[in-house]
Amino acid sequence: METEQVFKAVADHHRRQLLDSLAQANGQTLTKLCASMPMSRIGVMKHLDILEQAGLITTRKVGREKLHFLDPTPLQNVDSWLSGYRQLWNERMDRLEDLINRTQASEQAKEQKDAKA
Amino acid sequence: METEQVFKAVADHHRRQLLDSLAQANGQTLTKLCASMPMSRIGVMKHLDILEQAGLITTRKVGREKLHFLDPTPLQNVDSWLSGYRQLWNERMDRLEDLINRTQASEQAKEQKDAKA
DNA sequence: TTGACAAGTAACCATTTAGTTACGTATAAT
DNA sequence: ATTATACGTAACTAAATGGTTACTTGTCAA
Repeated sequence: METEQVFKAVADHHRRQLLDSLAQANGQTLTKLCASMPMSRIGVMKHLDILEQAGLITTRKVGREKLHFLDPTPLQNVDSWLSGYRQLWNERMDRLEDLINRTQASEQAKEQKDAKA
Repeated sequence: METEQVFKAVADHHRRQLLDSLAQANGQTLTKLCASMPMSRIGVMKHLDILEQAGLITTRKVGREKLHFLDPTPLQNVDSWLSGYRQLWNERMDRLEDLINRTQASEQAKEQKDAKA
């Protein structure tokens, strides 16, 4: 039930950008975060709210400013869903490599045959 | 630019469910996929369209039915974005373990002191 | 060849999303 | 004490999302 929130939160590239920004400089204030965003302060606030609801950031108010801190742990939900598919695309990659190898082998055989003729 | 589509596609749990279903039995027909979905056939079709746009499934029409095949490779975009954060939560985990160890150590010290007294 | 089955298209609807402007409140600085 | 700064709330909008029903088209089977 919370997993869905995390997926949704992370589905928007503006929100990913906010997380990335915090990953580089944690504890940024709202106006600082706004600086790199192509929208109004209120727009950014709403995105931050969604990230907080998903548990991806925590906040602390100090004086008149609000600090934002990254918490990457809920991303483990995404990661664990993904892990099943990592296996799949590795298998695909293996089959592809295999195909390439066999193709090369048959081409080499053809070259040798051509050289002989 | 395509990455966003993949994130969006995967953000919906019904669509993840469809992918999971194909991961278990690849090449399913539309009506087969509908069976496990709590919505009309048209609803499922729309979800499948979105998955196809994101490159997560491919389709082949044979006779009067349409077969659906999983292609997990676009999920690598999600995975590679995530990889930066895996590092972060591992560091967090390390710090937590460290804290636990130190707490246990100090408790043991206290126990020994109590035993002596 | 007629009927059943699988899929596609069109039009519609309710809700959510992603943003805005305008105004209000609390804290810091002059 | 006043002003500027940082944030919050409310109300509104346009567009996207997630779903529906009704009808059509194509294909297999009796």
